[in-house]
Amino acid sequence: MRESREVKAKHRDEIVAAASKMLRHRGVDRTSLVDLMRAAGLTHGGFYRHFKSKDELVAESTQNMFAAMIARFRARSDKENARAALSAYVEDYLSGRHIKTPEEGCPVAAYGAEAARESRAVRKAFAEGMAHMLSLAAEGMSCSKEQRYARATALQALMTGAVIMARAAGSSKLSQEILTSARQEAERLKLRRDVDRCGAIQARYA
Amino acid sequence: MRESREVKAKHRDEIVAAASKMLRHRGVDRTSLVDLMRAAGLTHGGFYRHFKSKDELVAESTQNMFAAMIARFRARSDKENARAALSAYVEDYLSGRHIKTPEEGCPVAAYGAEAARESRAVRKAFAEGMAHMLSLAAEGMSCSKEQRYARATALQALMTGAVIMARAAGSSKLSQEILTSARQEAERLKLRRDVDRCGAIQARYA
DNA sequence: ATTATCTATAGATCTATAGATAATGC
DNA sequence: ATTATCTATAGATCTATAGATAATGC
Repeated sequence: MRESREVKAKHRDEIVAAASKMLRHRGVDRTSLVDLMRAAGLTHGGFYRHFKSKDELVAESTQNMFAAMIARFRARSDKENARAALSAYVEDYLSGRHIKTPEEGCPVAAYGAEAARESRAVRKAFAEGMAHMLSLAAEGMSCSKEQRYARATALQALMTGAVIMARAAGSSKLSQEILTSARQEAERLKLRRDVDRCGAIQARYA
Repeated sequence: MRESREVKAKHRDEIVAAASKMLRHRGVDRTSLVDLMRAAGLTHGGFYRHFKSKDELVAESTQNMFAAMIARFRARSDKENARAALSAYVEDYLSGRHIKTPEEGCPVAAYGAEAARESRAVRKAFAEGMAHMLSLAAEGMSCSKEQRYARATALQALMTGAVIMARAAGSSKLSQEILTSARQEAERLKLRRDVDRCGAIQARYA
């Protein structure tokens, strides 16, 4: 039964929404179009009226996930200040909830390594999404302006690595230790003012 | 044509060696047993005389990769000292070479996120491998003894996240920036003595 | 007339098994 | 006699396409 253009557009959004969850939950290769379309409440035959290929869907869904992350970050930056927004982001990222529910979390931690083997379009979505997130995170850093972006990048790498390691470790003691260590170090990275502050202070007083 | 037991054992090692490369290069799902056995110079039919399942091979290959990483680290720790070995490890990990040749690199960065969706046996191989690597890395840290393991964990997370992000970003400018930032921060993390040293120095002199 | 969705399926995978073959190992 | 490897294939996927159907949109 044919649906209106309006409904078609809604269906397209629903496919992207379902893909955004399924890709993070199962990874790219284990997300089948049959399962995906069923999750979106449709049958698989209609897929290609919406997307040229599975790859196109993966690229668009990836953009969608980053857009959601960015919107969430922005919403908090406006209400509170940039530092508080970054703190909330770090807390969420290194939470037990993030480890347990990848389908609602960061796409880089969920299938970033897989993405490196995907098409140029998918890698572009990742590169642009990550660059945007890093710019936002940089605004909340407490160090000198020139160092902000680099520090935010290191902070993000620390968090992404910790989540992947914690997930790979299963629900072992190690998984908890990884999160705890990452939280400690993230706090320092986020708050520490400048590179050689220790050295500078020592030099001044010595 | 049947081969001797000795040759069979050699073939098994060759299958694990081929899998260790292919799993890191293509990921678990894109490593097919047909391709794998061909890479090992055999046909696919014989696979199940060596392994009970693909999953068993993945678990064993993962152990093999960690064993190789650990042996490499150990070899350097003995010749030089623990600190120099850690420095060399960090330099290798955050090198352009590691980004370009995942098949020779760290299994966590290559398919750690995928591993979280694999069997208990695979996750166990990861958990044990990571724990062992972290213990070794801890020995080379310059901070207080109680903080070593936690710091080494954060350092490893930073590096793993950076490699995954750099690979996902393709060969863009961002990829280089990620590595540079991670190198800077890794150096600080590795060398910095203790948590509150800045605070302690300030307090002492203020 | 056009087209959004459906059912059905082509063609290409993939893991795992069956049975044949030819050499080892007792 | 046992068994390591081979060829062949079963059975279950997966992406993508074809053609039917029934509603929209002109």
